[in-house]
Amino acid sequence: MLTQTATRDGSFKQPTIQPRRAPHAGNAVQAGTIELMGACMSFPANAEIYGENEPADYLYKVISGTVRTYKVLVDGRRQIGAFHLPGDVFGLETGDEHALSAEAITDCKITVIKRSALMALAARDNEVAREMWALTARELQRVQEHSLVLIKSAEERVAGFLLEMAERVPAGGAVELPMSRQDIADYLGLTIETVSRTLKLLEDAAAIEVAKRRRILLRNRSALRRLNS
Amino acid sequence: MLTQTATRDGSFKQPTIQPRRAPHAGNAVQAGTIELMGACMSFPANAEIYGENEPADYLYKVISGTVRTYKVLVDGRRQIGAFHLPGDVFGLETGDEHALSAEAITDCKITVIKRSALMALAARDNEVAREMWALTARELQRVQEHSLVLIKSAEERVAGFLLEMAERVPAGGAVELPMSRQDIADYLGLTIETVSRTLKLLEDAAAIEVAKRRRILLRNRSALRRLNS
DNA sequence: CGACCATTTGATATGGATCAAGCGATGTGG
DNA sequence: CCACATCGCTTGATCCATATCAAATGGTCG
Repeated sequence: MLTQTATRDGSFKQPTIQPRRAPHAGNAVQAGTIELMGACMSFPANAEIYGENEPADYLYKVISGTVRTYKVLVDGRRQIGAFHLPGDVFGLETGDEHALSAEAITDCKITVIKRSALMALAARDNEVAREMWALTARELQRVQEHSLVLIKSAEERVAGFLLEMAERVPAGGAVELPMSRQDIADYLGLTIETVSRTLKLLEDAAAIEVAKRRRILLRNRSALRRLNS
Repeated sequence: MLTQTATRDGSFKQPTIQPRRAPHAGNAVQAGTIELMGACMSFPANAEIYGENEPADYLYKVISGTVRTYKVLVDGRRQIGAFHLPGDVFGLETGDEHALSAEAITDCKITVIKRSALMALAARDNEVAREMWALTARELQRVQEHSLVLIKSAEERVAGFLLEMAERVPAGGAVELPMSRQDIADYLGLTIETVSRTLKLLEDAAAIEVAKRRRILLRNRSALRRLNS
């Protein structure tokens, strides 16, 4: 899992071990223990972090950059399960193997902690155990929420996605998307063409403005919320 | 949550408290603690067990019957998140409120345990804490698996559903479905018409046989598995 | 038996996929 | 600094899987 394999586009880059960093100003969860125990690693964009069915020996926390976790069917269809932003913990499993694969979307710094060490700690300190459980439960809730996309239209899916990203990256009226249209499509169960067209629809409806391709301004959040159904 | 409210079809039935039952031969998880501590209750078919956003003061284990958990959008679209069969635990949350609603599909006997009691126990006994975490993680994995339906065709969804049910209700070559076509449709993100037509398709392909409406015989599992993609 | 409700079956409509160019950034080598 | 290739994205035309609308059927229960 920590040894690097070939990436999606065929490139082959080695992650570099970094000296421990001071705790940063992440936006998400306060999983303090993980940050303290882990070693910080760097992954270049598109590097594989771990693969589905590999032994889940480590737990990960994003320091900087963005990570996608996903599954692929035999014929190549890909479903992205989550985007992980700075502060997010991922790779949490109780089984021996990872249920999804993980890749860096952008260059990433990630704190890595050995599962066995954390489990040993959790066995003694039930505050740690509780924290692990809380992280898992929060992730469960997120996935349950996401599974509503099944019954939503393309417009509702895209509107919901923008709102989700907007509140995870609190940056005023604009959302800076770290991921490609293909990633968005695979997260929402759409094609890139439909994502593109839907963004234009929302723009024509004055709900958003596509400033740069990866930079979206939310002009009318209540309209988006209405669409989010 | 334990007080009964009107059900979907307008009927209004009161669950009856039952004397404690001896542990039964459930098929799923061995969450022993729950069974020991809980009181057994009966719910008639279509009774609400709890609603979304109600305080999550209790945890539930199915003794007999089948339960659905679901979310509904404002306009009435419904997404079923899971079917819970005998032995399954549901209503597990770390937050204060339930993320989904729960209803009995058939008449049910369900063991109910007070969250506060379980939490107190978990704080002392980290074997219990571990068990709670394991249940949550298993549920997370199930939902992640289910979210692949997003990228599957109707045929793949229905084939996958039948295989899933078949291995959860180990009853030889046949699957006895406790839920309606509408429930199946809302679980798979399809319409009842598409579910019905797809079953016929699978029957014409000699993969299954629809013996009675609710009784499906799996004639060719490998064909189904191939379809499951 | 008769009414009702769940399910199936049929006809048609449509949202999003697919196929196929265009286009505009970004980077490369001359 | 500019042709030129590349890549990610957009735009357009057409197709198709599934939804929708509408009956027909059949099983269940009073």
